[in-house]
Amino acid sequence: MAAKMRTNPRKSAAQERSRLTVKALLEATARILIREGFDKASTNRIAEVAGVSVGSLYQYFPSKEALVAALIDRHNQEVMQAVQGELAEAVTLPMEQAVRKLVAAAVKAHRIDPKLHRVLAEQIPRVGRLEKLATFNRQNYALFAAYLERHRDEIRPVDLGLAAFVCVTSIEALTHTAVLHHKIVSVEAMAALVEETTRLVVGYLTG
Amino acid sequence: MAAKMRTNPRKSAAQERSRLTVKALLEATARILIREGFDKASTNRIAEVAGVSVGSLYQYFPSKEALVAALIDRHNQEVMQAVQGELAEAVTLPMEQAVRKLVAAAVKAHRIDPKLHRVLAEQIPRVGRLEKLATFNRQNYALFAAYLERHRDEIRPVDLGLAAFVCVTSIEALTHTAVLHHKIVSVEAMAALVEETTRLVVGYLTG
Amino acid sequence: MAAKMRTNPRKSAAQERSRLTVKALLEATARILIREGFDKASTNRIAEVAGVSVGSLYQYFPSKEALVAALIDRHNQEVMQAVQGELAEAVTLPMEQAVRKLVAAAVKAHRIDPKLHRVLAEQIPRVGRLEKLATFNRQNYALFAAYLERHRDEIRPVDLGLAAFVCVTSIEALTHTAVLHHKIVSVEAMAALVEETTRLVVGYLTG
Amino acid sequence: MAAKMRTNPRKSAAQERSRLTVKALLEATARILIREGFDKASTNRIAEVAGVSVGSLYQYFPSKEALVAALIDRHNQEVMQAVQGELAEAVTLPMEQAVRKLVAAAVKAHRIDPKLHRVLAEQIPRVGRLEKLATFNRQNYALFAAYLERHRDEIRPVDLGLAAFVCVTSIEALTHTAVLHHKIVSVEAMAALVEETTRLVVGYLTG
DNA sequence: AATGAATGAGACTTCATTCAT
DNA sequence: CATGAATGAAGTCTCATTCAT
Repeated sequence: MAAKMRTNPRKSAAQERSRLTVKALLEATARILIREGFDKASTNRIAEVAGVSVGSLYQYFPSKEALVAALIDRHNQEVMQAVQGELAEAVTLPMEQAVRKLVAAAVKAHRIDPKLHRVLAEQIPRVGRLEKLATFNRQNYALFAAYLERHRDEIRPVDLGLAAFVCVTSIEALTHTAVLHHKIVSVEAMAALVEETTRLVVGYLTG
Repeated sequence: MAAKMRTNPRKSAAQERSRLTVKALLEATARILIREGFDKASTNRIAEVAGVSVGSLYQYFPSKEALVAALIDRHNQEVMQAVQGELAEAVTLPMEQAVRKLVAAAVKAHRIDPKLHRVLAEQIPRVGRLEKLATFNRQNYALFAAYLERHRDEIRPVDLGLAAFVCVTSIEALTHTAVLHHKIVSVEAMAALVEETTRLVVGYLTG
Repeated sequence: MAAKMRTNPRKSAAQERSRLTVKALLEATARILIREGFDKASTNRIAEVAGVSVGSLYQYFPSKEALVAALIDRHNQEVMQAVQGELAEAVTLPMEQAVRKLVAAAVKAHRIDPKLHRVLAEQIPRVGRLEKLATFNRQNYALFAAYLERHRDEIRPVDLGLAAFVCVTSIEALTHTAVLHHKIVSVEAMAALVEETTRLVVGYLTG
Repeated sequence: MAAKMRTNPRKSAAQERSRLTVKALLEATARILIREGFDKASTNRIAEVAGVSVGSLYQYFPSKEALVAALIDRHNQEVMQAVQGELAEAVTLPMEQAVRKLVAAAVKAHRIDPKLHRVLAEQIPRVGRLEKLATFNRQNYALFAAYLERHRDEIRPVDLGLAAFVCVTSIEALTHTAVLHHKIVSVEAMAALVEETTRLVVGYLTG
């Protein structure tokens, strides 16, 4: 009964407040991770930067790891959303254009928030997100293998699974390293990287 | 005077003992890192497993990071030693054979102590070894670029630096991921990976 | 005015709801105390199990201690109510039958909700109920002393206060330990205990 | 080798220091428990009062509970040692004197450090020492039953186990309550209690 | 009155490092 | 040099209680 009497506005108000708190916590975590590193990211510090109490942090995240994991998941989703559309288009393009689009999308993905991306990538093993990452990668292999399947006539005969692994891993490694470690920012450098990577992959597939 | 005369043999004995202690500490660190993870690798535990006192640990390593860094360096050296000979040979080989040898060497490097390799790779950022790794990588790029320079007539015209980055990064990523994450062990699977990687790189270079 | 006229029924309804909430809270507390122990009995958890909000808990009980104290008091009252009638009868019986009735009543008291009884007994010091318990015991001593006074001719000459302490304490200890720690449940074992306790006390008084 | 070289004095010195630290911790715990109660006995406070660091506390006790449990065990041992001699003598005495000695010993046991005894008794359930206490009690029952067995001709026919339970529980309860709750201290009051308790038990046994 | 998000003091515990012996 | 007891800052997390809605 009491439940039924709960007015909608009240409920929304509470939910809104919760949502804001969670958001503030995630953003504070990202901020600290980027600017000061994992070691400085104590739960008290995160709460302080988020402008809430430690208690609130633990109301929403059962542990520090859960918080970082949630941040990883959120960043992953943002990356996905930003990239998915372009990948859908790629399906219908001829080989070279498709690969170029794919590589460009990978670059774009790494450029959404490079510092955060890098710091999170480093924390993945510590936060028990390796398995999730593995799943994510397997999906990527499968998607690319499916693309290859549809374009079999354009490529030389290969083990699609193996080929997908080779291509996806190379693209990921090249864009990741270039953007996050070599901090390539100039438009030309970027374009060159995309071109070379595309050539690498297309050359490999059409052999 | 007499004292001085006995110095040499004594010193050697002491040096020998020191060497053993250092070795025990590094091995204990590796063991714990592999079997129990970074979080369990406290200095007290490491000393215990090494069979020495914490005090002795600090006699030889000024900090925990220094210890892990030393382990990383030692592993790196082992990898180098195991691989260097083969790489030297590669220099004189024609493109495809050279690349194949290089890829095989990379696989070999990752197979020396895969679990340790992986754990160390994950701890590199935490231990402030990123810069050293960067240097290491730059050397690899340079070496490969030098090789390309010598074999310029066998490849299409390219920016050697960029090409070296593309090739080295791809080889490293493919062997690292295959060996450490996909845990490929069968001889055939390994051979297939080497072949595909070789084809990827050679295709890219000779285009 | 009209409002005032509706006051009574409304008030009753409100009072009824209050009573239910209080009851739910006390029962939730008892449940958690029994099943999960004092440490798990946080106010938030109690409120949750009671199906109300923490805020409501503090509407009715100013502190956690007050809540547990109220539970202790309620349990005490239940015990009293269940036993009082029999004790009243005992007053008029001859010594041995009176004592036997008293002992049986004590057993009955401990069997009302043994787990709760035990848990509460253990929490009494923590909740600042020792004084109340002392008062309660003093009353028991006094009641029993009064009984002895009325039956002085049946017993040997004694310090009634001391005798009352000896008898009441022994009866309480024997029934408490037997029921709550040795978990005696069989009818025969119980009967034997009642007989022996009766003999102990009667022998002491008439001895 | 290194172990063998450890000089004795050094070893003892270390051991002595350890022993002192442990002792200081136990005494600090007792002090705080008595003067300020369990709630004030935080590990940091205990360490502070003991004049050592929290770290040292955890070097010797894995948790706060372990510390209190150790204190309980130590107090128990002290009580045992103080009482055992007298009990040994009691075995050869005739019934009444034996029981009187037993009761006196129980009083003595509770008077060793009454406040501590009481506070520890209250913490037994919280610290998971109930089972140990149960074992301890069972031993007492058995010892007393054995005594009864040897003096069977002086007592009426009874179930020795049951009789032992009745006697031991009563003696314990009467001395415990009298000393710790009623804080009887005068010599006469104490003597009276011993006499009455003795009479209670002897009367019961000889019926 | 009811709700439940928020609070924050403070509890427990760990661990890199020091230092007397 | 080795030892290992001692240190104590700092981190994680809990929970009784408050208060805006």
